[in-house]
Amino acid sequence: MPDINIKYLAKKLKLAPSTVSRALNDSYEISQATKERVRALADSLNYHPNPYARSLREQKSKTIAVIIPERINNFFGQVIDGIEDITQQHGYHLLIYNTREEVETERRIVSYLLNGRVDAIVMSISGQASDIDHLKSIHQKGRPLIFFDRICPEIPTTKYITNDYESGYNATSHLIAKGCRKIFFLQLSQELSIGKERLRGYQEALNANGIPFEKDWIVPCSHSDEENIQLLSDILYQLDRPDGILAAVEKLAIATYHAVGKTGLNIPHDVKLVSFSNMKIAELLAPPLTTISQPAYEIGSECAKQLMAKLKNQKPALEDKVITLPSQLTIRESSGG
Amino acid sequence: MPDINIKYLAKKLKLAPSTVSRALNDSYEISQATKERVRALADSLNYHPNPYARSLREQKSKTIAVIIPERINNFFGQVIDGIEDITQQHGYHLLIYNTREEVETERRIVSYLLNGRVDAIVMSISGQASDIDHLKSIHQKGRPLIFFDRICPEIPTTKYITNDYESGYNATSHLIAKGCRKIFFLQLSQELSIGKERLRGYQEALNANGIPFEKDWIVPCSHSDEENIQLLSDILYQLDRPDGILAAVEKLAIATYHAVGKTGLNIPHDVKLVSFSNMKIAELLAPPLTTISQPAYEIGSECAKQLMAKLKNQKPALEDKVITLPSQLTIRESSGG
DNA sequence: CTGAAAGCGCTTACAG
DNA sequence: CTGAAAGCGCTTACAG
Repeated sequence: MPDINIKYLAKKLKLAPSTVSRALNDSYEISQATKERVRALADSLNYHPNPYARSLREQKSKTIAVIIPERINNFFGQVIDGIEDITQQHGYHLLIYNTREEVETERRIVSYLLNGRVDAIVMSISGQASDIDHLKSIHQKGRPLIFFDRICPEIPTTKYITNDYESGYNATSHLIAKGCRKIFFLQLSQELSIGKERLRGYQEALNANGIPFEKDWIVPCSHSDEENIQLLSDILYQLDRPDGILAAVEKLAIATYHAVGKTGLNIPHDVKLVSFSNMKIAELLAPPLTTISQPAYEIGSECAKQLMAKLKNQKPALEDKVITLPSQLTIRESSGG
Repeated sequence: MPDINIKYLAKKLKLAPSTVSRALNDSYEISQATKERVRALADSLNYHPNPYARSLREQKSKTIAVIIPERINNFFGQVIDGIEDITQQHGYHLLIYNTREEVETERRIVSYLLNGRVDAIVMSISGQASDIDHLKSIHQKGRPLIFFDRICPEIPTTKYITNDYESGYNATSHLIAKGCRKIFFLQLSQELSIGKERLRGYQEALNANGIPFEKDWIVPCSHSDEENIQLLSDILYQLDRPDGILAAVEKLAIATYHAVGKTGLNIPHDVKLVSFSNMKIAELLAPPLTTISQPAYEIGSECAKQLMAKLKNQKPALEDKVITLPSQLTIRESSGG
């Protein structure tokens, strides 16, 4: 069986390729009768147009890149589900990349995308991303770029975030209300803007409650679970160990459970724990985890809606604005119920 | 700034486009001096070749589709990480699709991929997939197709699975050894071949232990967590409730925890639980969950290695063979420790 | 070692 | 309503 293309269909139908193309695209210029003949043959031969020929010709690919720093993570999975639900309705495809929190990987991925491979990029930056020239270059090339959650404030485009300052503040206030006085803030090392807002909320809450903040209450963790568990159990073995922990990232809460287990301490009796987390099974943990969960699916679908609307324009331009969606604090036993 | 392409570079350098192309592709035909001139200009202008022009011309896209039935699922996330780690080394891109267990969605996605959009497809079929014509058409078109975990036995191609029969057998034997006599098997409704092997192992183990199998011990669940929790709590409220549960899918174990919680029963005292699951935090649940975990990352990376090797050939053909990797039973408290 | 030409499979102004 | 032609940005046989 020869490969089927428009030329082949045209020959079979004794029509010009241009007519076939227009018929398939339901052009108003083509008679109903011709359209039907063309479609009938195309269907019977199971013809599908070559997407790359079309992309090349139309200078758009109907493809969007999604770049995330971690794949095994409920938050990012839910965001992508939200994106996909919208984009698939518009016939868009999703190229998904995991940077594994490595800025070098992020840079490499971005370099693949500067050349028209995708019509837009939706991303959450890696925890290492201090040098952002590669991100600027996307924007300079005029390629639509939306950030979510871990945003790059320096680049003037649309960003979707959650109310991190407020969430950090409320979570910390909650721990204080439960009697904590020595509250450790766990974050990924070198985390960027988003981590900073959570941290700022935390510090403000300490301040508002008259608790003097100490520098080493901020614990920069690594991307290795083993290292984090070791680090945290070392901290918990200390005499002046924390009585409360706020984890800025889900994986650090999990490391805390493991570390607490190792040291023989008890959550919430010895140390109370709150974490930013989109785990669905937070309530099944021993003990159930108090979480700040982000509206991940909505973030994804809102991003995608915005993008779909913009991409209809000839020259899609994303406004420089920040859209904030609210997270939710769900109090469970890990913080004293 | 004009769009930069080979023609533009050629004009600037007073060379032919063909020479520029060859220089950029490091062709042996081009002098070192010319290569350096070309690369210098390309780099300085931040030139990246148009992937769609290249795809069209070379009739290959350096893109692979991965189709999964569920995104918020540790197993599939780990498989994709495994695939990505290999494919990115070879410069391949990943188009990822979630069928949400819907065969209609699966069919639609497959129809997008029949036209050269991807060089190969790696997939785990949806739980509803009884009609497989759309899958056959991929294979008939000669497009390389690899199945993993949830395979389609009727299609002669390479498949990666785990030792599901054995795992089902061992898990059931373990429950029996722990004193269970009325063991329910939870599966997604209409689940295909893979579920069948797990089921077969389960039934064989009952048989080998002289436990008469009853038909309604097989519980077909839905894709709705709420419905499943309701169904399971109804079952657990019965007088002749099960004393052991084997969940073929992670989400059904989670539904079981919720249902047990609702009914006021206790795991493992009243009912013992084992589940196929790749949750990293199985040991942090209350109580810790006995799991059969699959080597997900390896499945992904092995699939991808196979594919990368095959795609180097002009006419890549995947042998009809099944590769079985071993799962691991990890006994924890939920099954009596 | 370099260049001119053809062609991958589409779409769309232009012509009739 | 239909067709001939050009062109999207590449690569590669063919020529020299």
